[in-house]
Amino acid sequence: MSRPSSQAQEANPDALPKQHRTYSIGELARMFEVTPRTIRFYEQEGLLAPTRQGQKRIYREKDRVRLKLTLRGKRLGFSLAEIREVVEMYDAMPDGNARQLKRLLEILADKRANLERQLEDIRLMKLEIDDVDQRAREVLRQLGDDA
Amino acid sequence: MSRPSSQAQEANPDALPKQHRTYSIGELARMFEVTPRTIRFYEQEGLLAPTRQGQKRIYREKDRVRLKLTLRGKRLGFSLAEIREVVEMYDAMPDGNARQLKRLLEILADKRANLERQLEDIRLMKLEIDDVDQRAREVLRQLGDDA
DNA sequence: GACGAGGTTTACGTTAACGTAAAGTGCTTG
DNA sequence: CAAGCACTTTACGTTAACGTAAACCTCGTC
Repeated sequence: MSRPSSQAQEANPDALPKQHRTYSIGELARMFEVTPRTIRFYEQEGLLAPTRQGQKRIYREKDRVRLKLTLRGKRLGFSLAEIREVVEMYDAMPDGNARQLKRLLEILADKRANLERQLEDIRLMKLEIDDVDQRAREVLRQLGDDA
Repeated sequence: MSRPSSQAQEANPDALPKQHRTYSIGELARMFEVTPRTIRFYEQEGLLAPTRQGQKRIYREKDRVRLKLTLRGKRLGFSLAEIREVVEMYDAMPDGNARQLKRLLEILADKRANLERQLEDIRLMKLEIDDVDQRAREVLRQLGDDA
């Protein structure tokens, strides 16, 4: 248990400013339950751009957030290409020209519409799941009351 | 505008009992904006089971509903395998044994949890879209007031 | 009876999103 | 210094969900 002033980080993640923390690829992989391969692949696809220390990738808060958003997008069925489209424009925003910005607004409106449809889909699917559930329980009841 | 008593169906879909209507593969394809290939593929994957008239596929209401549900599931990111799992159990329900029914209830609970997570994901993603949208509009404003 | 519009089967091609394996680099620890 | 661990690159493999093409049937119609 000797740790005078070494840089052992992973033990207590909340112990430091959190804003200037860095992560290794393995750390991130464990945090989000994906493989390092997946993270490297996302980089190759232009969704992440970690810096290097020698040849090792160094991830900052910004990268972690991006990964989080990417995975969220994936869970909602967006393709990596779609996600990248937004991410790239977001990055280019500060000095983006008006055309690009308007295009970005279009994309955002599009995504929003998409989300609305998903909300409706979820609502409908819940109703049907309820229905199937009901029927299943009824059949179970008639098979004997030890449900 | 001659239509004495012929069987011209597609023109006015709501004109007949609707319950005993049948559909060709092309009709369904147009209704849902998919290709016939997709519909055949779903059959091959055990998601549809149309009857035949000669060698042509005949789809009934039941099949149409299934296709609708399948596509909805897809929009929510479920794989065809997952969708089939529910569909098959639903079909086997009337005479399904207790183990199967309980398994079905498990799957349903699982799907429900999945939907809940998606709801949360959508909520969060909407917030971020709003955020990006805001920023984009601000930058646009500063570039000149002709947004 | 040629033909065009729909349908059919068979089969190979394609894309996205990684998995997996091989071979090498660099630290630190017994 | 050998071993082990975490990381790296390169490259080929895999799966799901269709697309696409070819070659055939079967109507109603001109």
